[in-house]
Amino acid sequence: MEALLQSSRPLRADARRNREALLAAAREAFLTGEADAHVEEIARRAGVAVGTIYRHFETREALIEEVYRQEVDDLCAAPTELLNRHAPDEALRRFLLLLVEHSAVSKGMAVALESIMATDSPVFDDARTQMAQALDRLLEAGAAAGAIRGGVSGRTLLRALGGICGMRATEGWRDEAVRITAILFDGLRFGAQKAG
Amino acid sequence: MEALLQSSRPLRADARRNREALLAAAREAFLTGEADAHVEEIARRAGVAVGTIYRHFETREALIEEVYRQEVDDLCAAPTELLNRHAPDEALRRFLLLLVEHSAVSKGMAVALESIMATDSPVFDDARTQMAQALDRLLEAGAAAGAIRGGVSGRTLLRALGGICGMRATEGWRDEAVRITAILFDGLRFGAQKAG
Amino acid sequence: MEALLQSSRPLRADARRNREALLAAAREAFLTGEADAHVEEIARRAGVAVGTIYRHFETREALIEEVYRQEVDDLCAAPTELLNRHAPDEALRRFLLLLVEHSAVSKGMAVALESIMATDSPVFDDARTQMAQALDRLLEAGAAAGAIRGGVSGRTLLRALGGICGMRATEGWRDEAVRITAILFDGLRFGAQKAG
Amino acid sequence: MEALLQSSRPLRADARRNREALLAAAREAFLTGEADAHVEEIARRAGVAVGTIYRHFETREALIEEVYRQEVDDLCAAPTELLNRHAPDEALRRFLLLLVEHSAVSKGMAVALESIMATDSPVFDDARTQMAQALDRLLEAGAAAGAIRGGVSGRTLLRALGGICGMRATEGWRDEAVRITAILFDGLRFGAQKAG
DNA sequence: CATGAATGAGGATTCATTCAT
DNA sequence: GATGAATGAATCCTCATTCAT
Repeated sequence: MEALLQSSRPLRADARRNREALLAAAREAFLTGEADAHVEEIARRAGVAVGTIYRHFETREALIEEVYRQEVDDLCAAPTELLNRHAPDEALRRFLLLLVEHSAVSKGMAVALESIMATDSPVFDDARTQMAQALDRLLEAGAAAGAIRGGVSGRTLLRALGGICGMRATEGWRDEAVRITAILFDGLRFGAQKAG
Repeated sequence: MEALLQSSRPLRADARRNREALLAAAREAFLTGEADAHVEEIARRAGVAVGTIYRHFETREALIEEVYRQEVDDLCAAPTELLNRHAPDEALRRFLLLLVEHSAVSKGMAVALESIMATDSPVFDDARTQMAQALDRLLEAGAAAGAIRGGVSGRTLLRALGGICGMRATEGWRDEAVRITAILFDGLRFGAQKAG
Repeated sequence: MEALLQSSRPLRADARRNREALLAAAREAFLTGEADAHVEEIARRAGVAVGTIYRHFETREALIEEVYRQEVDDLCAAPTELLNRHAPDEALRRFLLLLVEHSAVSKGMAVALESIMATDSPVFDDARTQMAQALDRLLEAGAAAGAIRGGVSGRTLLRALGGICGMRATEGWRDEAVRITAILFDGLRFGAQKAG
Repeated sequence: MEALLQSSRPLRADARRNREALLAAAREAFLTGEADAHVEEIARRAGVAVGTIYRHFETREALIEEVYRQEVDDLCAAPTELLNRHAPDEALRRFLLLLVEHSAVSKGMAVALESIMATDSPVFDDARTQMAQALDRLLEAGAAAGAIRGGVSGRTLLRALGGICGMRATEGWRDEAVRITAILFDGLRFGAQKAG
């Protein structure tokens, strides 16, 4: 009934191992394309039984959510870094490409981005908010510097990116994704130029 | 096994009424957010029994497909019209806005666009192809006129639009959708200016 | 609710035609191997609608029963004829072979014989009784003439024949069926010789 | 999807109990005459939920097949034994009677034999092949010893036996079945005498 | 009389979740 | 803590039969 309280006390070594194995297996399962992988399948891949999933995660959805949250955590470290090293518009450009490249490398990431960005599922609320805030930071910095058109929210941009990053199935995907991302970026600069 | 031969002879009045009611109910069901509405539920909404669904549509998926096909048919009449009345780039701009406005008015259309554009589900293959071709026509005309950047396929643009049009849940959606669509359009023109 | 009272008054010409067409279609459907052909399918083959089936036959089973009864009627004319022309044992031998040959020629007949003989389904009660009586007549005549072992009922022999005649699917069926029928017949004579 | 790996490790005690209960319930269900007993019904009889059937058996048909396979396994141990103790023709005679007696004792066995022998259903392919081979062994041994007429396949004989063993519904079944089995056997010997 | 659209009670199967071992 | 067997609601689809047109 009550799933493991992660904060209360540190997990025993084997329990932690199981938790990690489950997350890895779930990531793997989604990466293989089965965003609707069954719990039995995920448990099997992790080398545990289904019961163990329910010891670590409230429900199947909670497991999925955690997988996606971790992916997003990794990505959302980037903007701060990029803003330290580059001009705001360049930082934005690089972040957009980063998302595309990650999607190109990892189908799991692509599915994650699509799910997070292009849906309203409450399962991904946290991840979505985090991503939107990361983009907001970049957009606002760019707008403040007069390099990027203002008036576009991270959430909105996210939508478009979700559509783009979800494309991975089609032939020649990567190039097209890079191209349309560049178009979006040009559009964002174009507006600023007009305004300025 | 083989459902209703639509071509053989016109449906009886009551049969047509039921068919329309089913399509309306299905549209309604998807509109209410249940893209995975159950056949029983759709039948109930249409005021018929499940068997009637299967008299009119091969499978549940065939019904869904038909709903989406109708929405798309309506939209895809537009490009030809627009190209007759406007310069290619203006026709493209108007078509992009048309998609957004339709999504603003009809949640069903928004869901349809998202499903058609942002997935690879074979269920929507026909609808997707039709939409991609509509955009291709506009993009090619624009590129031929030197007003639009070349090298972007309708399919790719569709992806981004799918993400955008699916946004309807959030507050202030319409304005943001119009804005980012404008950004995309600007990006497409921007490239052409560069090239030219 | 009440199906056509066949005796009350003669059918209109077109009604009779429909009834015949339905029986022919049903025979054809079973002959094609689908002993479980659906009513829609049978109606389609007969060039009528399902409603017409229910005007002529109480239920689907009643239609099947009638088909089988007709097949059996044809066969059961034979014993009388054979007993007029041949010695009782020869008449029996010929009748057994007649069943096999009919099954070889008509898959419908084979299915009919199997259904009638090798099951206890009340649907075929009448047909079964008729066949059993036909065999009884031959067996009794043979036993009375001292040429055939007594103590075997037509119903029992029918069972074995049903199994044999149902074999038509396998390769080289006809020869094996003829052979084992001959064995059965030899067994019936063999017993008589022993007894005599 | 893949049911229970029987080989991997022995079932837990309760699981084995359920598996046995399911097989017993299925046997019972068929015995009651419902060869088409529903999964819900079988589950109910076994005191489990439907899901448990699908944990143990791939499909409904797989369960049926297993029931029949077990019956056949029991029977097919006999021929080897009989050939060790008796002359080939006597072994054959006893095996034929064994089938009849088993059918007399167990309606389940009778139905099993009828299903296996008198149909071509792929569900019973394995069982049928096994039975046919058992008979082939006896027939060939008998033919080699000059005691039994050659040229009859086990498969063919099986058909006739299926018809006979399926008869259990009628009054005085057992005696008639024994008698006609004897006739078949006499026929098989009769041929050999002729040939020799 | 004929049509064929509609009915709706099944029936097989799936899978997230629970809980006895 | 872990196991994995059991649960059972949910879901799609079939098809004999009825009845409005």
